[in-house]
Amino acid sequence: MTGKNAGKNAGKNGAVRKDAVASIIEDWARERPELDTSPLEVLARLHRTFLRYNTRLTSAIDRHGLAVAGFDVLTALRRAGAPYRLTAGQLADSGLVSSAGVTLRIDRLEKDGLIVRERDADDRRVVYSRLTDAGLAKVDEVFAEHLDNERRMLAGLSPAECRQLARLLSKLERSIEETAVPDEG
Amino acid sequence: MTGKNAGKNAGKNGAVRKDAVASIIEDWARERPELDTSPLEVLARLHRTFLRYNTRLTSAIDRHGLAVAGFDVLTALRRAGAPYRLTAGQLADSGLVSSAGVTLRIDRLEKDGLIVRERDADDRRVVYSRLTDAGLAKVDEVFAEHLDNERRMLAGLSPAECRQLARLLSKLERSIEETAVPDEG
DNA sequence: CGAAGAAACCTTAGCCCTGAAACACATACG
DNA sequence: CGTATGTGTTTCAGGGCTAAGGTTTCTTCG
Repeated sequence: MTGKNAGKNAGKNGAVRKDAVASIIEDWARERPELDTSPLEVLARLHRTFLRYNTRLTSAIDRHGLAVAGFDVLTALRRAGAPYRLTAGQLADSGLVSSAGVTLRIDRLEKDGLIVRERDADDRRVVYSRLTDAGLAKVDEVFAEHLDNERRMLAGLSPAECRQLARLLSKLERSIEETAVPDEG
Repeated sequence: MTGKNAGKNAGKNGAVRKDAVASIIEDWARERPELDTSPLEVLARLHRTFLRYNTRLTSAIDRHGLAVAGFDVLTALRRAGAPYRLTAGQLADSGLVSSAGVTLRIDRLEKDGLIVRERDADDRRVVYSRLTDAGLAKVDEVFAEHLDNERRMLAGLSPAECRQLARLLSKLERSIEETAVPDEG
């Protein structure tokens, strides 16, 4: 279902070639000219770019018999350092996912022997997830390849463009977060 | 707070405050200092920013009794112009989703009376989805509010920053697309 | 014509996510 | 010390997505 490889290098001098979002914006200008659709320039591109990134990511991780959701948990545990242990709540925060989602992710990883659950002795509500030796080996193997895969995806941007894009995305994340309604009312 | 390499983003006006991804990169530098994690500067921020965007988007659309997946189909039909009709294949391409996914989206929208399926008379394999009057009214209502919501999310960025971000995201999408392996690798 | 192959869509099986409610445990307070 | 309330995790119900395979319908060509 991937698009056919259309002609490349149509533009020069860094000119921006028309992309799918530009066409979408043109469509709206024709159909509903009274609307200001400029937010789509950023956010529709964010959406589409993420979908493409996610497709690539999923198939790369999948080759190692992992799902992105599980990989996300394994990397959070790995970068926490020895003894590679976090509570379900910490994992939920770090992955921007609900606590229900974390339970399911952990279920699957435990079934595969990559992590173990351990109850806290002091506060028996708390459940830690800890990397097993197999989980540690797996994440160290897959993460290095993951970085290589990401490097390839960024090949079309210069280092300066990457820095700029990183800065702007960070600012956008903060803007989205700060303009969220805190609660109902 | 080990202040080893942390001084990088201190100090100037418009300085970038440390965000979650910066912490993640510091973690990796401590745990696996031999890896070059610079791709995360861009792509982990892309991932997290999208997740936050998607959460906001979902709750806004949900207030109208719609799912993002369905809204996506409705807008594709709306901006195609009268008679607001596209094939399942066209909808799959436009939404970057599999044809199976489109079938499910269409099922739900048809059940809600927002679209109708129509078989092509000439080629009876083809199934069009067409907006009903209710669907047209719904999408015109929700889309305008959607744009306002997106405008709020972008409030923290200047117009110049938005233009720059749009350009860089477009370039990134193309880079990801072009570096994809055409087939099994 | 009629069978092979291609194309468009649908079905199935499997995994993933969320919000709300349930459950287990901790803590505060009268 | 025992109920009320809060916190951390799990369960449940309801969707959503994909890959792979199935069905129906064209198209091609002997």
